[in-house]
Amino acid sequence: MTPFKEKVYTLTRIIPRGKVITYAQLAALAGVPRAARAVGMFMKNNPDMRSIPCYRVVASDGSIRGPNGAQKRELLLLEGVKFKKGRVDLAISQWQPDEMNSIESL
DNA sequence: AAAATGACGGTGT
DNA sequence: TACACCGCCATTT
Repeated sequence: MTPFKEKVYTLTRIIPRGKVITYAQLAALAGVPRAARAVGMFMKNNPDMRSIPCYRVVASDGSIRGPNGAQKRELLLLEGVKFKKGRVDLAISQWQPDEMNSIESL
């Protein structure tokens, strides 16, 4: 486990119910603004869906990626996340971490 | 050490 | 909205 990867997972764990975050946003919060793609890999190799809610991580346009996208969508719907034209309505559901939740407080 | 990978993202058509 | 391109990047091979 590298520090970067750990930060990403830690952040993923604190995403509130009913909210989502984008790969790029996650990368930035973890300290590497342009590593969205790498973050995608971390989610793919997610060791445990139960402890790390990777289904709350979506693409920048609100679309759901990954082979298990159907399941992710389902879980999000259960949490009350709003969808618009087949995508997550980021305007409403995107998580905006405040200072208390920022990486600095980890 | 070097090349390949992929659950990205922005841009242009 | 949908697709094709192409640059990016940490991690894996």
